[in-house]
Amino acid sequence: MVKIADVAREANVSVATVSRVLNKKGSVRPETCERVYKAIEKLSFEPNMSARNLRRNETRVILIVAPNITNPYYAHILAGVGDEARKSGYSALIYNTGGDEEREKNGMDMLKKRRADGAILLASNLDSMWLSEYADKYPIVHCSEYVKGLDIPRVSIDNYKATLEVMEYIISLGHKKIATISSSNSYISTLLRLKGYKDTLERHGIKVRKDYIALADAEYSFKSGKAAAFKLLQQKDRPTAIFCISDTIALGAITAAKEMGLRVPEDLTVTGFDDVDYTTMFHPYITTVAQPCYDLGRKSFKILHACMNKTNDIEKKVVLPHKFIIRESSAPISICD
Amino acid sequence: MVKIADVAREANVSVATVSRVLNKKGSVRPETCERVYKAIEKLSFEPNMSARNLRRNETRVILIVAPNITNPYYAHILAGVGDEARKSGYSALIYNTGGDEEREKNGMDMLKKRRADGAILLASNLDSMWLSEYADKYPIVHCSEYVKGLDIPRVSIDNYKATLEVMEYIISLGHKKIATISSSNSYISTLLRLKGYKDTLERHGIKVRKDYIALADAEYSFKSGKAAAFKLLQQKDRPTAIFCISDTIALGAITAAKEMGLRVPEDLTVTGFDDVDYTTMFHPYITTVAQPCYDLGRKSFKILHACMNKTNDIEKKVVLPHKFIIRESSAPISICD
DNA sequence: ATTCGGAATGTAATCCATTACATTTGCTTG
DNA sequence: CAAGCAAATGTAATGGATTACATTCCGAAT
Repeated sequence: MVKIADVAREANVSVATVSRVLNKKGSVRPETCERVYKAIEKLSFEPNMSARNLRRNETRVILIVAPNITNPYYAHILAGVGDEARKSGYSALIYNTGGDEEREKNGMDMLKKRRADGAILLASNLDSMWLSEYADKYPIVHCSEYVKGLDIPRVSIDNYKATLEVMEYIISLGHKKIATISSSNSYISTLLRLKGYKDTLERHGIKVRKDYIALADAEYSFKSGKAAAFKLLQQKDRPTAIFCISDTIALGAITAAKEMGLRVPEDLTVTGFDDVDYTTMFHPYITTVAQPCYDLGRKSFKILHACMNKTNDIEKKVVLPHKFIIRESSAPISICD
Repeated sequence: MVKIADVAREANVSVATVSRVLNKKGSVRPETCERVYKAIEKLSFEPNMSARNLRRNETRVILIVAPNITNPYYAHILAGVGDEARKSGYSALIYNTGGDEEREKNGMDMLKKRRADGAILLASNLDSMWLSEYADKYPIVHCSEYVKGLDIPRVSIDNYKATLEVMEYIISLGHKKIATISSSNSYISTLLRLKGYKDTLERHGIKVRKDYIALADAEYSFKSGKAAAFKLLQQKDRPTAIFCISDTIALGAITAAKEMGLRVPEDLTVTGFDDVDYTTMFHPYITTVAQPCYDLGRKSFKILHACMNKTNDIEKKVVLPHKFIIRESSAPISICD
């Protein structure tokens, strides 16, 4: 293991000088500098990060706590965080929780142990008050989901407003019997989307029916979406439109509808949310709300970076623009209905 | 920052004893042990990893070098590596290369800098001989792709054999005009799948036609798969079956076929590869080769772990079983043809 | 009672880069 | 030419956990 002392000996200078060259701090004569570089090159020296981290009390590593990196939605955010982090010389440690809060806490202990300088949380439950304890001591940023009432910086889209747009659109198509497939998880986005659904119906004088609200599982799985859709569509007074809170669920709904002999969008309008890759991989292309996942990730890192550097003006609430995209899975209610 | 000395003072013992308790090494009287635990609890002490890493000359971090974590195939492997690593007390640093070899090298420098103890490479080009330089010095494992001729442990399926199975099946359906959509990348799997395609045709006395071999882009994008399929299908003497080297490409091919008014599988048989999530999210469900992604990841970590511990009997070539799954996108050649 | 041995605990060196502080070098200026 | 000052470089302390080696303690054996 080549260390700084070896380089110093080789270059005939002191370790301090080598360090100065390494960090471009303090003044060093150009020729000395050159000698040091030569020595570094010759011995192919690479500074030991553990030693540097110990001394500097930082790791240049950030932690990303995600429930499931297999989900393309999270994967895209991850990619954004990772790319932005790399640009600033940071590496990303990924901690997959599988939605388990206990594992989420274990992940956060990485901060205590100084394995990472800060964390980006991708999917905290809206009532995870225990987070405040960590937030007081370490730089933390919420991305996409967040805990209400905690003073932790967050980046997300406006889920409520996006839902209003979708719902207004569905209603403008003439639909009155509008169902929703929500989820059993406790994310703020789930809550806001459900609220947006209910509020729009009420504003239009349409009664919110309990039997028009179905739940998919916490991970928005295709299977559970399909099952929820079956439940909704098998009722005697079946809905003509389903507002799904994720694309995978929408996909499940479309599949369920097809298997029941219903055509989408002719017999049933289905909308999704997030706009993951496969919304346009087959017909009908899904009408959905596109989230700027990659940018959510990038912005989250930028804010975390600011927090870690103790910059003063830290943005506490960043809302990135979404995009409502009308495609093929939605259509005016058919006249024969 | 609470350190080991503070705990020692609080518990009225020396730092050595605290360390012994922490690492369960050496003998400590139970009651002393208890006192130390109490002190740790009281001060809520967490060992500083940088210091520990420096002393132990290890990081308990592994590096995963992936071309694109957004691709569900890689994401599943990642999940497997991550879960298995966590079980052994390791964390996973993810380095996204975007397929850029330069970035792959930068990633590997994490090893030199002691930021990670070992690395799992998910997508090395088959001719990346420069890797041997690293492999000599650091624990490295190849997962899914590998470099021919290098003595680096690897985990993968038998791409050649799997391809033979698919091809034999397609031929058994009566197809003679069989095309393939390969990729412009330089992965060993791409090579083997193409070779499997050609070899099977030849064994059956079917000439390999250049105009039946199309190329998708390096990332197997849906778009490029669709474009390649268009090219194949617009020929006067169009193929009746397409062997695609990835599911995304198969999806593109199916979409292209549909847009041209061809039915799958009645007019065209399409097969995929990998069995990612969305192969059964819509009809026709894709006939494909299922790879045990999660287990490929887990096994890769296990081997890396063995390497890092300098265990003697390290498995150099692990081949995990694949599964050929016949679904809806393939069918006997129609009689009217 | 004395000695021996192992368990229990302590002291101090070590890992390596950074940096405060000290020293030297070299130039400018009166 | 000496003083003064800045630039250049060096010395040694520092960060926190681990661990080789040293010491103390206590019971068993003689």
